[in-house]
Amino acid sequence: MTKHYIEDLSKYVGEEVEIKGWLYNKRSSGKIRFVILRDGTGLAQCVIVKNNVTEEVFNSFDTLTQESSLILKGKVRKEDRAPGGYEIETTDIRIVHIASEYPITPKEHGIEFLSDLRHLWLRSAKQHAIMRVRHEIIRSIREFFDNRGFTLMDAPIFTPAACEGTSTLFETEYFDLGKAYLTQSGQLYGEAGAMAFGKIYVFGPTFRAEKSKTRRHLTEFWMVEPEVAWNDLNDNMELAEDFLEHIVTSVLKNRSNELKVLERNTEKLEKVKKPFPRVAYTEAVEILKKNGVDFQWGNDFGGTDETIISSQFDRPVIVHRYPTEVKAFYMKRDPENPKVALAMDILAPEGYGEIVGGSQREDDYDALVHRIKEHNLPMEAFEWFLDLRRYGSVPHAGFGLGIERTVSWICGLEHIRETIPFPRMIYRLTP
RNA sequence: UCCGCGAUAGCUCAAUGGUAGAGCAUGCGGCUGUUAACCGCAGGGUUGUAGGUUCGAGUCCUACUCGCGGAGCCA
Repeated sequence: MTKHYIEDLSKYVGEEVEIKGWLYNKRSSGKIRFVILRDGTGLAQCVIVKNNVTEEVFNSFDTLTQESSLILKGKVRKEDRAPGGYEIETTDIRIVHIASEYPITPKEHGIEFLSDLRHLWLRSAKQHAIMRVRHEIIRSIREFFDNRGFTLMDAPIFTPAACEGTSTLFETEYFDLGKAYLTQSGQLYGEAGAMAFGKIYVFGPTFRAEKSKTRRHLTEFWMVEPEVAWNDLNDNMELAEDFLEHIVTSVLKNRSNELKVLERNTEKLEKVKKPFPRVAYTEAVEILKKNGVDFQWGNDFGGTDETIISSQFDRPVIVHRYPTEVKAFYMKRDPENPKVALAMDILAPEGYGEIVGGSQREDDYDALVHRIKEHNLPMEAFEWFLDLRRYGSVPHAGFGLGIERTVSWICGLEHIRETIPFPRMIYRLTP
């Protein structure tokens, strides 16, 4: 027998199907009863009419508790009164397991309660929709790079030193070799990859031990980081533009049902088409001043600053050429103005903040050595990295995209903790 | 680390310093088109912890613990 899934119900109108799933909710009106069945692909309303089934099947309804697992057989029909437009007229129910009293009831719950029950919360419709959008985002990211001849190159998670020297790192003992740190970016390794393969992308988890406690922060989050040999800042911005447009287009095309569940305003996502507006840091500072912010040239933008800048535009905005001081040591200075780096960030619309950070890299040996010293970084740890400038150095550029912030923006969520199956935050390590 | 808010039934929340309640969930009963169904009945409490003020504290005061939001830092 072919396997039937709820997301395919429209293909089976008039046919008998067998759905294996869990009871999401149930309602009764005496001799007609409704089971909302969940199978991982969607929800289906199954109607049980007393005269159409055996007494045993009809009465089994009474024993079913929320999240009990069962195998249900019935005939599919179009039914406007059913959520989703299709309904299963039940002919048989086989109970697999009667669930204990399920803690997540179909009413409101607090965030602490739900977070403690994250392993069960993932079954809820909204969380289910978010995870499916997350998957589509990741799928479309791989598709984008794979179709353009990029090689996937995984970077290590244990690293010997800070890669940017700014953020706080998680530290762990590493046998007889002293301390190891959990990576905060795969970028330096990505640069080695770009020199070997030309075009690569690193895709993996990254870790920040910052004591940030906001709706935009996790201690463990995923980043995708393309790095391309021979690309300059402009090439980098164009790549990022194409990339974001591809992701948003894919979600709109393949996950429209999920966006509907999330009540996402898709009109705003439809506008995410290149070219994106590009403003130099110095122009962005002017925008802030015009909006009454007392902002000093040379500082980095805060969350509220980013929101003001991005609210001027109807699509993601690229801010480029930041002051050298606020950016990482490996970013190349602008030959036309050494006060700024050839860096670029992309700010998502609707106040979702920085989702992309990137730059053209410093490819000159002497300049890079100088920057490492300037930042007080341990030179020994970067000897291998300097080799990339000793043996056939070329201009190159890349960027990093934070997956969870992207999911948060595309889904229109209040908090980043719902964008990853099991969030890790400063005060949460479980479940 | 700093600033602000909060903790009462399994869950979400009420309760002038004076008898701790409601909705949901659970159990029992009713209903042939329900949409977080609805209607009736029932069980369910060391009011976060430790002190203090008071004739009397869920309520006022102090400390602590935990949680939430934000700042800084960052993707």
